[in-house]
Amino acid sequence: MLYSIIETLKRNQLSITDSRKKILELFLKSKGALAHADIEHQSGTEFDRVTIYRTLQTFVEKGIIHTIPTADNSVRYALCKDACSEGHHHDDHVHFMCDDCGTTYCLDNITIPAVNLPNGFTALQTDVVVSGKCAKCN
Amino acid sequence: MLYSIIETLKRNQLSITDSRKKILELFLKSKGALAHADIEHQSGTEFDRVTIYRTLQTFVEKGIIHTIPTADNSVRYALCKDACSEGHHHDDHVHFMCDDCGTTYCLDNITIPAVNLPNGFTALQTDVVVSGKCAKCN
DNA sequence: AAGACAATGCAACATTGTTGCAAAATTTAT
DNA sequence: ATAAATTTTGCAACAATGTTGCATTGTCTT
Repeated sequence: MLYSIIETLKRNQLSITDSRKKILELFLKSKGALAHADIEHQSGTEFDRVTIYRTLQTFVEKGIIHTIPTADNSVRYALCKDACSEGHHHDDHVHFMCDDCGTTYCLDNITIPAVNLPNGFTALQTDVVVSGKCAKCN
Repeated sequence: MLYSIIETLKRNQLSITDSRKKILELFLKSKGALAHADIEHQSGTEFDRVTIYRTLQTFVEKGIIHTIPTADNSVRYALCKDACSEGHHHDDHVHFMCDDCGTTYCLDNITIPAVNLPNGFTALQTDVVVSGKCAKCN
């Protein structure tokens, strides 16, 4: 896994630093999405809060992770699929947030149904956030 | 309009106060959704920040307004249709956010397409946020 | 190994949101 | 209409979240 972490960073022309390795590792280990606070807690006092903010920002810019719009307007991040690249995210999949355990899933296999817009409106991106109970909590 | 404002407050068993009248008026005048900051600016120094927070909270609880999940995770509010009642929101419509002018629209007439979930997942609510260009900016 | 460059940590600050409590306003009862 | 009961407001204080500048440290290039 360490190999793929370093590979990912190199592929995105990012220098290999402790914080980037650690944060990327957290994403690879986590099944669901992570909030800034999750990362701050899971990495202990190892890194400065500001470093985490900047690392997340960098990862989003590079297309390594993407933000997830949530019903409660908390900011969460999840790993992008390979299709994402710098400045252009392809996160056209459904996000599911469990009301019980709070886990956020990226349902990669479910494509977003087309939405008919009124005349004059053009869509660039469509986000679908479903909330309810996940398989574990049901 | 003043009449309907007071009517709305009374119908929801809320006492008639200056801040509630003013904030409800702002929503009725506005075509799109409003963020806390919008309300703070548009009402000048008339009300305390805390009062605005509490008023918005009360309006959400009463089903007068609902929150909108946005791609940039900023909190916005919009008037509910009549179908909304205390503790139970029926905001099952598509939200559109214009990348140019920033206006957020509730597309009341467009219903949310059903989403197929994996086995074991049950949906309680589905939010759809489309971003792109609105009719004015196109 | 040294210089160029980029990332980090720290401090300071801005924004956003929450809570307790006394003062003021609204509603209810007289 | 007035007084009592109840709500709401404003203030202060605090907590959480996010941003910026800059010196120090670490990484990369040659």
